[in-house]
Amino acid sequence: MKIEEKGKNIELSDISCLSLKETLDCGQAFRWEQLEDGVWQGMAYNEYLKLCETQDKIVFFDTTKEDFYNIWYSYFDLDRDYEKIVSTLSENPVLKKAADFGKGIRILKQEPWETLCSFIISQNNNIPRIKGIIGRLCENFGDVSDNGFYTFPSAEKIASLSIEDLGVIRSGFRAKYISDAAKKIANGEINLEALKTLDTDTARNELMKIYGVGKKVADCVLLFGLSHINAFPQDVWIKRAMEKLFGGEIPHCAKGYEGIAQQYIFHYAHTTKLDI
DNA sequence: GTCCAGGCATGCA
DNA sequence: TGCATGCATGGA
Repeated sequence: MKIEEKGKNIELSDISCLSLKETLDCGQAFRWEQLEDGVWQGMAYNEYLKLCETQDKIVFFDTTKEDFYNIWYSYFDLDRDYEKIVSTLSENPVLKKAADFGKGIRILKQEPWETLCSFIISQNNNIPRIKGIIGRLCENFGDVSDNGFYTFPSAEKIASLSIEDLGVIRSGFRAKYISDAAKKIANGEINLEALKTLDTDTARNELMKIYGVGKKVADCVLLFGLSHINAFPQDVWIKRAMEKLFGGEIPHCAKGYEGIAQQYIFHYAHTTKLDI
């Protein structure tokens, strides 16, 4: 991959295994919007970003080298060799099919609190409505930036609200879970940053101390927010796919990369509906 | 109207 | 331990 500074932009070329469409719209992040064909805007770590994808390059608009390496290089998981991982996963023919189907997917390294809050909202919910609830959460309780884009509200801000206050986001029964999570993060009872370096099982148990966080939500937070690439969230689609495609067991070649395999399988199953 | 959505807590055996 | 049920909301 080539990284060049061109004017006020950063340009990537010779890219392998990265499609904005597949990465930003595959159900791991909920705040990226497509403005026009190939052009996306969003925010992470309180930094607004607009970027564009063409056949052979990706342009990060108005981005300094400093911001690129401080935030986006890691956010888009650019230091990981996906070619190599895909070739390992391809030892299993079904996994190869799923990986080829979603070869542009990368696992985003999202902000831990935003990931936790988002996947609490995701439970027993569908993706369009998850996006709606998170959008209202940001518009009502985040700060507006100069682009008119709202930040994701901090755990401290959410912790200061009552369940009734959260009514405007129309999250239903999940409001009490969001509130409990915010309080445990804000008062330091759970330190999300510290969970990055714990082993996956211990970190999962910590997350599950939060009211409304079970194994699946915890695994999503581990995978998408805490760099535990071996976490394997099992939602309804993964369970269906595991039964139908793999006879219930994840192939051995996915060892250590379960989370990446999971995302290929999820995208394949969710998109094709497994011909149900 | 019924069913379902990137589940979880609760009660009961 | 495992299994059934209720849960808010909105689109299909």
